[in-house]
Amino acid sequence: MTARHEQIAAELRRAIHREEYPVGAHLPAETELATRYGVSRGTVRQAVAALAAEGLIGSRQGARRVVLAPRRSQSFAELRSFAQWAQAMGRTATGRVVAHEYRPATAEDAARLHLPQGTPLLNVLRLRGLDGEPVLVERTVYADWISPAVEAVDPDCASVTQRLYEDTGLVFAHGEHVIDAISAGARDATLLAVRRTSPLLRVRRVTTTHDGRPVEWSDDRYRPDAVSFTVHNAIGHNPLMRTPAG
Amino acid sequence: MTARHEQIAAELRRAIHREEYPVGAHLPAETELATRYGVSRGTVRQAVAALAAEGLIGSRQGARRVVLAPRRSQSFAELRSFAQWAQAMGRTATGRVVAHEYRPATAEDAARLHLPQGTPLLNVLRLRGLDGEPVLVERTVYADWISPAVEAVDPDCASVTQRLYEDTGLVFAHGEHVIDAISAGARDATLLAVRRTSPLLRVRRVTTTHDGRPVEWSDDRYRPDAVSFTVHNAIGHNPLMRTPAG
DNA sequence: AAGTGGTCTAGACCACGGT
DNA sequence: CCGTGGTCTAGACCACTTA
Repeated sequence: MTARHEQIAAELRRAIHREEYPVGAHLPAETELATRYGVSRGTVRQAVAALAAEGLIGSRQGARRVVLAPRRSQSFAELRSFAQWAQAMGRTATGRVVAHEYRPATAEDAARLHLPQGTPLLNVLRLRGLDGEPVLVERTVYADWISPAVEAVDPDCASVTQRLYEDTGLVFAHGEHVIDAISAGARDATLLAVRRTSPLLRVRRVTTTHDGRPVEWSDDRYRPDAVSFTVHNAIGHNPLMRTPAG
Repeated sequence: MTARHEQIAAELRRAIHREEYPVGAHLPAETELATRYGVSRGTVRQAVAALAAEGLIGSRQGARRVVLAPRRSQSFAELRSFAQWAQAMGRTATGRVVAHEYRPATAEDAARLHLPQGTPLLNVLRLRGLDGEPVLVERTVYADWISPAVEAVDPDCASVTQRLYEDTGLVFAHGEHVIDAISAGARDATLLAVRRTSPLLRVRRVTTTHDGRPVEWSDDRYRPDAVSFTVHNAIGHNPLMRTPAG
């Protein structure tokens, strides 16, 4: 059962990608779309709001909506696991556990996972790749209440997120990401097959359940020649924030 | 004249920051908020949708909305206006033009600005800082139709965006950003006072008007110890990508 | 079973943009 | 001026969560 406004959004998206509405062209008026699809104006507005949030179209009061880009790129609009993202890009995600061990929670672990300092926590170092080529080193710390389920996952499993969902029903609902850059350390360099001190794109993230309970936090380091992030923003609608360090 | 749904969003935002609704707590039901503010349910939904987009609250069908974070998100912070962002964070933005010259449009310039290759374009190299400390090297190429106005701007002007708006009425309405990491070159290193080859956070962006016409594009390199980016995202209840293939 | 959010309708008025 | 998108209302039904 798909909502009507989603069907309409999908149809408009396809039409834009098909260049039926080329870049710079106007979309039909809301009332026009409403009669065309046999729905009320409110439903049409739900649909076009989704496209606007994706940066596909722009709008101003009084003027027709304008097609901005026929993009297919993966943005941060939706939270997705590495495996899901790779699949959406038509690539194959791989992954293997390089090391895993229990360590007492550091002050940082405790703060990010809302757990008492010193709690034994599962630390996992994973190397992940696209079509066999290594692109990402992932250092993840799991909350104590989920680590048994994580340990039960095959070390070569391509999508831990999906595995955990199937096994335990756990949903990764929210993600908070901090993006910066860092020099490759010795281990990063070896695993990613780059020179030491070469620049890596780092994402430190905390993932939580629907009710905001932290599940894991991770330090992810990407080869910047293999992966980048794209964000679209508009006046009054800005999903990305720049934050000063310290 | 502020829309009622924005007033309500602002009130709820303040209440969350005041920890009237602490992290993990439930927000009142939509109908409850509707009667409290004397508006219809639709208006309440517009308000809470804004908070959800900011990552302040989460929601699922059937369950009350949950407070996720008391973050003080400067949601009006403009990614493309360094000066406005700095001001919102309570910092002082500085900027000076290091070099500027006209160069024929490269293939990349032509593609990004939708202009013919070879067109003489204004290239500007700016060094920008926070509270006097250099944090960002900006290499901007302007579309030919705006460069006269850019040349008229004071080289030490802190906010070019605002200046251009005042002078010409030009609105930077949309931005498309690609984020990765890169080694500091000799010039970057000198200007930012870091070692050569040290990692920098790079943002390549294209800024457009309301109707999608490109105004400028820029290669911005940040000191990662001074500036990072944060993104909050959620698993959308709009299964846009969840539509079955075919 | 009751409560809640998600979806949808069929109206209405206003502010703004373009002609 | 007319057409457009932005805002708002007062209903309705359904899917889901929770107790």
